[in-house]
Amino acid sequence: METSMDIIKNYYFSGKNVSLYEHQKKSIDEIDEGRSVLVSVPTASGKSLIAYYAIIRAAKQGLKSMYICPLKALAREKFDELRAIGKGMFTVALSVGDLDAGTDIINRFDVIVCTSEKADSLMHHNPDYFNDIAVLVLDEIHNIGDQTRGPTLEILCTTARIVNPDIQIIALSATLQNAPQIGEWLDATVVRSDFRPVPLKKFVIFRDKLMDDEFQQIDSLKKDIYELIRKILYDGGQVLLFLNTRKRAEKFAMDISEQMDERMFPSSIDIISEDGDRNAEVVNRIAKKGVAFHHAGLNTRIRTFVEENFKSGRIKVITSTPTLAAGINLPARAVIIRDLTRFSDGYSSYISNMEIEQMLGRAGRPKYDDHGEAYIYCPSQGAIDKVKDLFENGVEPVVSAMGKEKIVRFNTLALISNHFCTTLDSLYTFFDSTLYASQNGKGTLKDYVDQVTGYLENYGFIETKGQILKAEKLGTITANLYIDPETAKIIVDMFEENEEEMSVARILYNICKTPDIFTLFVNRDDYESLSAFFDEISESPEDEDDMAAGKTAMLLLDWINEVPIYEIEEKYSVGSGDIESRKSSAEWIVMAASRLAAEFRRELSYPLDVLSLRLKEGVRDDIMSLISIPGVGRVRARRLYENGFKKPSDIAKSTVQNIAILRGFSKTLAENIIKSAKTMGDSSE
DNA sequence: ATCGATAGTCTCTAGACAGCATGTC
DNA sequence: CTAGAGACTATCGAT
Repeated sequence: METSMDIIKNYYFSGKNVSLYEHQKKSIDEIDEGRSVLVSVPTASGKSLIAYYAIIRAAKQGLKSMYICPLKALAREKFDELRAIGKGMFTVALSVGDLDAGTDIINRFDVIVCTSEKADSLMHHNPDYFNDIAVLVLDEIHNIGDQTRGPTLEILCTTARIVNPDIQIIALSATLQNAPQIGEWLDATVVRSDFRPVPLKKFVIFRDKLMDDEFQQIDSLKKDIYELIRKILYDGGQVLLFLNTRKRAEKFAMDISEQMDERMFPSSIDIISEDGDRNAEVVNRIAKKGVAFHHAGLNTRIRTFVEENFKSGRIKVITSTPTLAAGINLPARAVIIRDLTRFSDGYSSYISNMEIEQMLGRAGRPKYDDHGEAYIYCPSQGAIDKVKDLFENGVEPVVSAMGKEKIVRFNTLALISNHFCTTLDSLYTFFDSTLYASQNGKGTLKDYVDQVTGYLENYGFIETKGQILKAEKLGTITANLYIDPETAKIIVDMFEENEEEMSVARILYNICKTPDIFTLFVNRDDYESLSAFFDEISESPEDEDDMAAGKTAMLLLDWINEVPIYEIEEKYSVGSGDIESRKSSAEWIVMAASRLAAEFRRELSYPLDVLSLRLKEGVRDDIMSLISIPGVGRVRARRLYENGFKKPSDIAKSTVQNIAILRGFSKTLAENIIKSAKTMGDSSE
């Protein structure tokens, strides 16, 4: 019979009897003993293999696994790999927010790959699902210390182990300073190693000097890092250059592309369609010279384009904001860290050693490079001190970020709503099992629990009957929608307003004031149009947050009024990626508002549904029925409408010729559209 | 009066997770 | 708190 190990070897090594690394062997031994493991090793040293082994082992016994990733893109990557490995042996499902997976997914598949929020959301409905899961993989578990999203992972681990004490946890991490502490909390055997399959050489650049990792000068760099980049490229390597702002990423990419010798690179790179997208235009231009930039202002399509062409070697240099540091696996021969500081919350500070390590971990392509090179640029003595600290002390300990009222509030409501905790005491006990309590002592979250239960009761999320805490309707809906209680409160407060006061603009403004919407940065140039907007909705902004919410609402309003993307980009100085992310979160919150309205202000539920759909598609409501035809987006729908095709039935009755003469419609497209239109009614959904 | 060099001052700043589906015209 | 680049403006002197 084929063993789990055979399967792994077949997949990774084409069946060859290659020996595993020590940390892999040790982890697999522990897994075979049924133990949980915490694997703390550098990037790209074969962590996934360990998790896959545990999953295959479980599958062979007919047991289910869940694989949790911090990012959707990573989940997709793991999903593809697991599906390939599991072919004919076990079924794999991908479950992330924008995919319609259904809550019974755990019953239907052997392996679920998901994000931590998705797993958490499932838990908001029913935490008992962990009883059906034998192996729980927590990828990149060092993220448990992340200020905003770490606690999700922490709650997940805590709940999973209470529900199912036998669950086997496979926690994979970058190098952890306090691995024993985290391991003890997880009751997992710690496997540590500093081994890197591709060795890493570290360098420091300071005042035209290139120094080794002991700060001894080994060369000089008269032309700054351009000279360095050229050298690496002529040597056949690729470069990832990390910067701290988008503007700088773009500027460096352009400057580098101007210095590139076109003869060095084949011009075989495919072009992406531009559609007036400013970023796409620039990327097309410089990608021909083997250079590109990467940041969250790029939409998914352009980002993928850059990533894929870098992987295939057609793009030689990417200048990037932190998007690529923790994202998909995209190694390069050389990594250059140009900026060690980052601005946030009103001041600038050095980024953590952990984050620097993440970027350094991108250096060296397994199987292609015999070593990786990392260059850290220091503009000041302060930066040198920072690097010295990194080299001497390594990464900071991972510390729980649970100790914040907002986070305890969100999770407390979920715990009450899903009946996991029904009394104050059970809440105390639950929070005493968190990493936070294991690091700060039992009872340290008690005050927060008292505060937030008070809040939740005050605003009608929960009720207390004697000792028993029970979620009210508002609380259950809020927890199931996975929105912040504060968000629900803002929405429900909005329901108090009169109908005539409630314009779409006002609704969007309120939505953008919720903590679940990530607002835009307000510039000086925005003041004028912002004050006009606030006049229009008869509001006066009280602080910068209000201004930011106003600006974001304005963008969304333009989006649903069919303002072309390039105009929105220009007007708000954003990229199409920013529009993409804002509209999808607004769509989600407005949908949530509709669900709340169904309970608390029924007549608003339908208009909010419509608004949510408009946000999804970026259209006015007169073409909503056209938009549901495959191949018809906001632009084509408007053109059809202007030419007299106001409903799908108008199209169904028409001929290919009549539609194909419109701009943007080929003959094939017209045929398909007519075919689809015939199968659908005229309802807007 | 106009231009321009220079120094001083102001402005700006990364990322990315989640859900629902009766409902009106 | 642990920033630094680039745009903008004031100032003053040369022509």
